[in-house]
Amino acid sequence: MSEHVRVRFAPSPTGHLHIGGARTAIYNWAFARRHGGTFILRIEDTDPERSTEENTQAILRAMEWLGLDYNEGPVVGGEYGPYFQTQRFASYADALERLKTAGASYPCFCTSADLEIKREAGRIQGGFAGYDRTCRSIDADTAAARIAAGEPHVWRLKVPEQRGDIVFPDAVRGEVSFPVDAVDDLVLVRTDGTATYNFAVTVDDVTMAITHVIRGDDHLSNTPKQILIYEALGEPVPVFAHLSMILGADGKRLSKRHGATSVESYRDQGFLPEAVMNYLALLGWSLDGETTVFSRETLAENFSLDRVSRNPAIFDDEKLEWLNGVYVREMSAQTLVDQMVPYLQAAGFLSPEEVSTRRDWLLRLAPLISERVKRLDEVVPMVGFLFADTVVIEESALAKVLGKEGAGVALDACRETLAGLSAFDAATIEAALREVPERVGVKPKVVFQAVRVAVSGTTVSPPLFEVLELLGREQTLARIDVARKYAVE
RNA sequence: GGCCCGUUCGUCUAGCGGUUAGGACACCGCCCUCUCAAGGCGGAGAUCACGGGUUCGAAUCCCGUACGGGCUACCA
Repeated sequence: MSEHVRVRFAPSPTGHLHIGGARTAIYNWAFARRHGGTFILRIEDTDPERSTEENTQAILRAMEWLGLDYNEGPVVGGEYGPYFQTQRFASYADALERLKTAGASYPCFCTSADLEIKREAGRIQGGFAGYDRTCRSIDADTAAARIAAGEPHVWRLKVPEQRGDIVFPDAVRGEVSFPVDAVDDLVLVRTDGTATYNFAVTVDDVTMAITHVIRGDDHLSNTPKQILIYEALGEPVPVFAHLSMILGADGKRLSKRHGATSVESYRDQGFLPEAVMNYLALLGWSLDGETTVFSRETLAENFSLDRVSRNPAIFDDEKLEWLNGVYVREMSAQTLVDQMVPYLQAAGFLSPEEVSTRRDWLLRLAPLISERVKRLDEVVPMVGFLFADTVVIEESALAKVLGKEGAGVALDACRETLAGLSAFDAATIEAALREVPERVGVKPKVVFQAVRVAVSGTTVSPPLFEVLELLGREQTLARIDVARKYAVE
């Protein structure tokens, strides 16, 4: 690629950044980075009904969280701004003027009601449901007079009659072709003077010198219309690349019905940006068919459109969770503590002061949970017992463990052993407790499970000896005393 | 209705004329083990949507059919 690559991600702030949009953003970002190009963020806020400032802010936050840094866009600015569509109206008016003088656009005075009837008629006959080009034949003087008289009108694109089929190479789909006569004399500018979507995007892409348009599959059918606009404007047509949809587990297009699909909701559930990025990159693109875990740097160095898959992909939460677990395990204790603290605080386990005063303690906790957690929010139920004053013993644990023969003597022996220890660290605890089973003649499994249940209330917990150390002697002994009452001899 | 796109294990994918159709998640079993994980080893799972061609040979190329999706707005 000899030209300087300029790509853009153009979300509309009618909602939060969702998973599908994020993947489009990632591919654009990766493509730009791979080619040393420019990645642009443009906010398509021309739908006043549904666009909100809050959504714009949420999109910017999500982009930042994912680490999708853009070279041009809101906040950072750039030479091709502004980066909000609502601030680019002048360029649409300008482009319309160019089309008018080139004779590539004409005013249309048909009313919505007229059009509705024409559409129906066309559909019944040949299947063509486009505009029948009635107003094309109005001569220039008449049109000018009617406009001067204040008659409401739109401006349509005059699709060239001599034009052959519209064929373009799609970077992911290969050659795509549309018959010209399937393209309407589409409306460029509405009665109220605002630009329609297809007109606005292509003018924006032209004026921002976009070289590659990487976007969702749903725009594939819009592409011939846009190509015609580029041609009418006499501007070079960019390379198009259409990405297939992301579907929910039911094979239907991913939507709110599938639960939380916004990027920020994944963040809140304790997914890491690296994992989300990796997973989304993998959902429709492959490095080599073998590698599933790779860094954003690897993605940026190796991304290519010809390895993007053409078929729609079903979003698999389980694989994302697995991948997130991979990244959690790779984290240092320091990082993991930073990451899990917000969840512990939200659960009321830690006061703001304790975040720093108990830092060392948290650093000892981190390695115990790192290989047991997939989502960060899982730490809350996993370690809750460490922060509680008393423990509620699960009913099933009561029967399965404390009800077992030997549980009582085992607890007695452990209590006594632990009480007499000179130090209360995991290694010392382990060495001492390892001798208990043989001494009291109870299976190791029964002994350790009894202590685990006493201390955590459940049959599942992080490694026992480390847990006792973190709990401290006083709490450990107190909990054993309570559990002892429920244990059989 | 018309036009366009898609179809390889349950899921994500590799494959780009000759492979025992490979990998990953999930699943099952074994090992490790104080529980759960993590890890190691192994297993099951794909008549490559279907039907025709082309070819010595097709998951790979061509044509149909079916199914799914998109566009067909003075929405984006």
